[in-house]
Amino acid sequence: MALVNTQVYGWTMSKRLSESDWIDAGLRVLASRGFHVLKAEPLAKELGVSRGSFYWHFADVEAFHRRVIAHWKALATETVIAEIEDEQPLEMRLPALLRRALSAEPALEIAMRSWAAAYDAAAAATEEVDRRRRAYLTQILTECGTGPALAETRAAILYWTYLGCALTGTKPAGRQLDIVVEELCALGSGRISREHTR
Amino acid sequence: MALVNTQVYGWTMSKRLSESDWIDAGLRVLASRGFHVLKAEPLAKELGVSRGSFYWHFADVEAFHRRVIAHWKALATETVIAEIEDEQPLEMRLPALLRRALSAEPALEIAMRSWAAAYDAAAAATEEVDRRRRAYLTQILTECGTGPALAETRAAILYWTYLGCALTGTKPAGRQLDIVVEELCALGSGRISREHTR
DNA sequence: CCCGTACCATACACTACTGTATGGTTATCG
DNA sequence: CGATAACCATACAGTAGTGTATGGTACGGG
Repeated sequence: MALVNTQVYGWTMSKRLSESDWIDAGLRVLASRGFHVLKAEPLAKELGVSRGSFYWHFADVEAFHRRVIAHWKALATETVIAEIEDEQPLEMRLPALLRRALSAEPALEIAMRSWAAAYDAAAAATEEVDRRRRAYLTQILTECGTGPALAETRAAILYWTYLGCALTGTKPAGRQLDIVVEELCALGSGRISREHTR
Repeated sequence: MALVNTQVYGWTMSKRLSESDWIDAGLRVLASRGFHVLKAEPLAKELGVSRGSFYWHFADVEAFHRRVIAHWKALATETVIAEIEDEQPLEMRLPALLRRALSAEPALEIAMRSWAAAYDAAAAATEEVDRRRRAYLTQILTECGTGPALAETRAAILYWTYLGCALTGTKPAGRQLDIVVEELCALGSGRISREHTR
């Protein structure tokens, strides 16, 4: 029985699937329906093939999971960082990064954290991603002249703010986004007048 | 066959279980092992009884889930808010709340968000809790003299920061906690010198 | 053109749950 | 003390997934 032009997600998917087709589908489904769908049977149904294909490409679901996680780790850090580094002068990097992060689609981030609470390998990945992102934020702040210890604390605060925003499913836009970015840049660059503390 | 002194979690659990025993156990297990354990069979094993007890107290797992979620909603907001309102004078409420929230055990919060990504009823609960907490933060800020629109945005930022911190499993302490609270209070009370913006 | 490799379907035995039915045990109160 | 309500165990049939085995189909290179 030939597999011809199965309708998936509204676009036309033709023929046979490669390993990376499965992994890409894994990330899509992870973002849209959660990690409980990341199994051979429901994924195969989603893709309009049988589990035979799945088990040809992957030894078991665990192996598939590892591949999906590895792919996410790359997406979640280096691509964004490289983009900012290439396109932005030093003093614009913090606002540019915040703006980009805060207005990004949070679905994958949410799904990944959700998975991390239930699956050690995912937890390890998110921890690594957290470290990498915080390190980059710290780097920006120190390059802008903040002392290393304070830079690290402020980077943590900025990163937590991004994460909390993303994980509540919020995507600030327009004026709201402007204000948030401005307040966070003020905090990040230490434009806080400590003398006014009562 | 009598059920005598089954060892659970290291303490001695005796005899028969009430509905709230199951719900409490649900929250404990949710925090320690994740929502995938919130089912009749594994929970019964955890508690050292059979599913007979579970299905005596609850119509099905869905009903049990609803009870657990409702119980969490109360825990996650009103108890903390009431405590702060009772014990703290106006100008100490923001630092007291931040300090308490940031140094609280984040396991339940993490588990609940993880669940929310997979289960609509849990998502509705976290959204409601988010709203309630943000409203309280907004109230504190306005009571301290911030204009309503800005107060709402800053409350959002502060809340996101707390959430991000909790959901990375971080529990700042000591000097680190002091600095974070100080920086966030500065942001919250607007001790930010906007004029220095380049 | 046809053959081997790459890919897919199907059937099978297995596991971990679900919810229901039925009957057994324990606690309590009149 | 005895009856009733509250609680628990067990057995059953059902569902949704796992991984494996085995055979079938599609396609690019010699």
